[in-house]
Amino acid sequence: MTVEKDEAFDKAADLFAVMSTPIRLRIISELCQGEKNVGQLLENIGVAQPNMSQHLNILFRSGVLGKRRQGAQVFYRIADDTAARVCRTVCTQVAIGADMNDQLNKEFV
Amino acid sequence: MTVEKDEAFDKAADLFAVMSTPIRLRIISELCQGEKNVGQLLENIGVAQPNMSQHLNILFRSGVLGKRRQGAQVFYRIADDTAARVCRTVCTQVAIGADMNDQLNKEFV
DNA sequence: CGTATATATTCGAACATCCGAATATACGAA
DNA sequence: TTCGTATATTCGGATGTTCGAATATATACG
Repeated sequence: MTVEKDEAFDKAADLFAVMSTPIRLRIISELCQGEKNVGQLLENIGVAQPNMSQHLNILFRSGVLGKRRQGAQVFYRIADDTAARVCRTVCTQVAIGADMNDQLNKEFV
Repeated sequence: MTVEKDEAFDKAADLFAVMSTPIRLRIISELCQGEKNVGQLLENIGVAQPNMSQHLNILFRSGVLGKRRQGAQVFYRIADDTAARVCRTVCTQVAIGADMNDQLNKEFV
């Protein structure tokens, strides 16, 4: 019972780590609009190509993204809808002033 | 428009980073049952006391937790319900075999 | 006051992460 | 095969994170 829980925490922590950089969140956000190849992602996200490749690989290995080769190009897509949903939820929640109440709520020591 | 989005990605990435270690997810999980002091958290989570204190401080500074001093003890509680919800969602999703389809979905190159 | 308990802080080492630069591989076209 | 484009990999340094150990602070009690 605690074992499965611990495993869940481990896996969840790994997923959160994957989503802990703005660039990877941008990539996920872009791909929520549909499949894109690396060049298209590079147009919209300000990051060097090898760097992009590394981030894509991290997202792919973690299962968040899938990929498909078509000629010389590689198209990436969302493979884990849960991750994408969580990403979208948190980003919008954070974009809204979800912190206003926290100012009061945080500490009343 | 892209500016606010970028800020949202930055903040969201920070939040994900805060939730990217199993210990901190365990702490959040414990506190979802209600307010607890450090000693109580130490009983249930296998981590050294100074280490616990550091993790609690990270969670506090990020706004996920609030705290309250009562005598010699300090009680922590969830201060950001969104974070707790996201934590719970992902942990349960991950605990269920949310990866079964991924095996097929991931790559068909 | 001094002592005990509860919690926090500091320091350093081990380890991981991110990036830029250089290079490598894969594919299509000629 | 050679060339050009698309993408991936490797390496190094800078930076950050986590932990254990030691120490510091805060509060309650005699």
